[in-house]
Amino acid sequence: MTQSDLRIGDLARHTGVGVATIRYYGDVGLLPEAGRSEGGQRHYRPSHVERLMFIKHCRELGFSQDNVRMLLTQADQSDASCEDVARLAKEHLEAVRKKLTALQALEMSLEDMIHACRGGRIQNCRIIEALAANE
Amino acid sequence: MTQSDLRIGDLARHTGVGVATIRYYGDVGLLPEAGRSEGGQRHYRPSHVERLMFIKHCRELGFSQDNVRMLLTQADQSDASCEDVARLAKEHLEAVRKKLTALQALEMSLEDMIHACRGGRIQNCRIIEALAANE
DNA sequence: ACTAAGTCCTCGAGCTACTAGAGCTTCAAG
DNA sequence: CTTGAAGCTCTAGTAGCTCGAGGACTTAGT
Repeated sequence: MTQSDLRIGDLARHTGVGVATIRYYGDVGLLPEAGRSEGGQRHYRPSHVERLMFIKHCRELGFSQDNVRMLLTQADQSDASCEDVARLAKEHLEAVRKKLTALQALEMSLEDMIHACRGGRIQNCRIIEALAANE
Repeated sequence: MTQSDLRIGDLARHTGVGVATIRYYGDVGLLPEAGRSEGGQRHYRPSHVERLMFIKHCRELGFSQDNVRMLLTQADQSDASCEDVARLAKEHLEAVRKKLTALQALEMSLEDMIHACRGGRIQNCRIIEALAANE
């Protein structure tokens, strides 16, 4: 309970991560458990801020919770090789690229469908036709 | 129970939609409930095949269940205007494009990170640094 | 010391769209 | 009549939070 300790709301404001989410990260073990006041309220140390920011960045980049867990473990082993980290990042990039490709195909299909529609009644609607098509 | 009726496994094979998923679509009201044999097994009419294919196409295009529901309702009103359908499709396309943009940004960030990494130890790893950065 | 506002606590449920499994019944072929 | 495939229901699990109920704590002001 030093002066620099933060209550959960303060931590939320400092990091931009929601209060409920912070508690959730504690529950699932991403963020180390905070100390507690006599009344049971959490108080966080500056190290928690760092760690939470790290987690936030990872999530913003789309890493799964499991991957974040691994990245955190790695980050703590300062003289381990960064091989694993690089591999994880590359695998994730690959996954992102796959999603991109899929989404682009999807975009085109939608464009085609919408383009074909000239308005009018459902019975002549090209969009509905396209969706109903047997192939 | 006409001859053309299908059991759930047949329907699954015909449409490429899993058995469990078909039952699920029945439960949530996307697919009308099937008739039952005396023993309680579902038997589907040809109209179910059509409907299920429609649903499948919608899902492949990324429409949410709620949107599929609306599209199905619309598809049944053959002389309604297809305005709503077109609007739904356009909104969905917009959403897809937003996701694409976000994913592309993400792809670039990951590329940058990975590119910056020259191997070595965690304490010098650019990837970890990037993830830990306070901004 | 008392009060009121604001913040925090736990626990449980809900979201999307399925998917998997246990334990049991029905169906169709031989 | 037996056997094996396929069907049935019901429950729970997935990812990653998010929300709400009902209550406890903290702190500033009086």
